[in-house]
Amino acid sequence: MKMSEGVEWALHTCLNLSWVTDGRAIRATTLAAFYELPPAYLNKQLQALARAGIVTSTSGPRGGFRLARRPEEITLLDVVVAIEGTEEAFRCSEILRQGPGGQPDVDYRQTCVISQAMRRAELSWRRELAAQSLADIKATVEHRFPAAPGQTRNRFTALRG
Amino acid sequence: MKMSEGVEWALHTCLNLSWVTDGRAIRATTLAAFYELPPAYLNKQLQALARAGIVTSTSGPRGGFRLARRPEEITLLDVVVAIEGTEEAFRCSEILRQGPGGQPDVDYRQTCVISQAMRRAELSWRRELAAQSLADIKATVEHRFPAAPGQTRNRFTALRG
DNA sequence: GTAGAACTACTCGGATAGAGGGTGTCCGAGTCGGCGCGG
DNA sequence: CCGCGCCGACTCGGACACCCTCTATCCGAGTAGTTCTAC
Repeated sequence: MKMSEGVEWALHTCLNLSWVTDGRAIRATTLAAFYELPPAYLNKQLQALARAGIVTSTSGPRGGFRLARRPEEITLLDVVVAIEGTEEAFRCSEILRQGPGGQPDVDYRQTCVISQAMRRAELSWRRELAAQSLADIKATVEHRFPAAPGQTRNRFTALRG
Repeated sequence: MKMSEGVEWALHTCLNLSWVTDGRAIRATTLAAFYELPPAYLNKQLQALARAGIVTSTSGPRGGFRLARRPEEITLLDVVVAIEGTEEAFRCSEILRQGPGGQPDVDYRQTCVISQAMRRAELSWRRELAAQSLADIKATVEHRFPAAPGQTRNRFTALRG
């Protein structure tokens, strides 16, 4: 059970975008050069973020990506779901139906105790992710590393050429 | 990010094994026939459980698997880790090192705020899994479906021939 | 000088190959139970 | 009748193919800026 590496990229990229104060868009190539990531592949992840309504994309010259909403309204869960999909990690395949006393018309996703326990754990995970917004991350980083926003903006302008 | 299907099989199998009151071992073929699972592949999962010390295996005639400890001392996390491995889903690849102001000698797994947030969520998931023991599941099932243990034992003896 | 239109270069977007891990299967090593033989 | 040794079959254990998802890449569609021309 491993998470796509794109989640990490997407989270860091969203954080970087949150420091772009003026309304300009940042293109995928620039965002990728930030961490020496493969540009085309990061672009793919950004497309997923755009489909999820987390960023907006603009084509053509001076185009690129920018956050679609305020950082307060973007949770970590939003980003994870945008990249990984909405499906949960533990998928109950209802094997109880094949066991003794298995009923064809029972929804074992609801009645199976093991499925419930696994879902409860995963719900706890999701709740924790939903409780953290991009603004929280941003504030923590700015508190611990006050130079980060400025460095990020400088790098963006330097890479623009 | 999807969990191996073997986790579901392992959990149900451990639960079934918990209903074997006498000390006899159940072979993989019988355990697989219980839910019409591929026997050889379930055997592979049972090997993982054996390596993790959750079940003990016996070779030869009348051999098979039995629980290595009491159900109270087997948590859901134990089973999940035995099948999925100890590595966490979100693996911080420390991409901050490539960014502006990246230090070669800093452990970004510890300092990166995003990594911390993701780890916190995953810890919550693990904690929830560790809080549920196989005995808890067993008790809940026996309370809701009192016929389950008897059915399971009957099926085991029926499949033994 | 200004407005319009065409052109050009730039950026995203989806369609297209390659690699790694999960899925599934098979056969061999080791072991336990049973059977036969001898005392 | 009882004990011992051999034999045989049975079960786990690890080594071997297959497939799907993640990773990575490329080229085309669409767009905004620019430039040129005509009024």
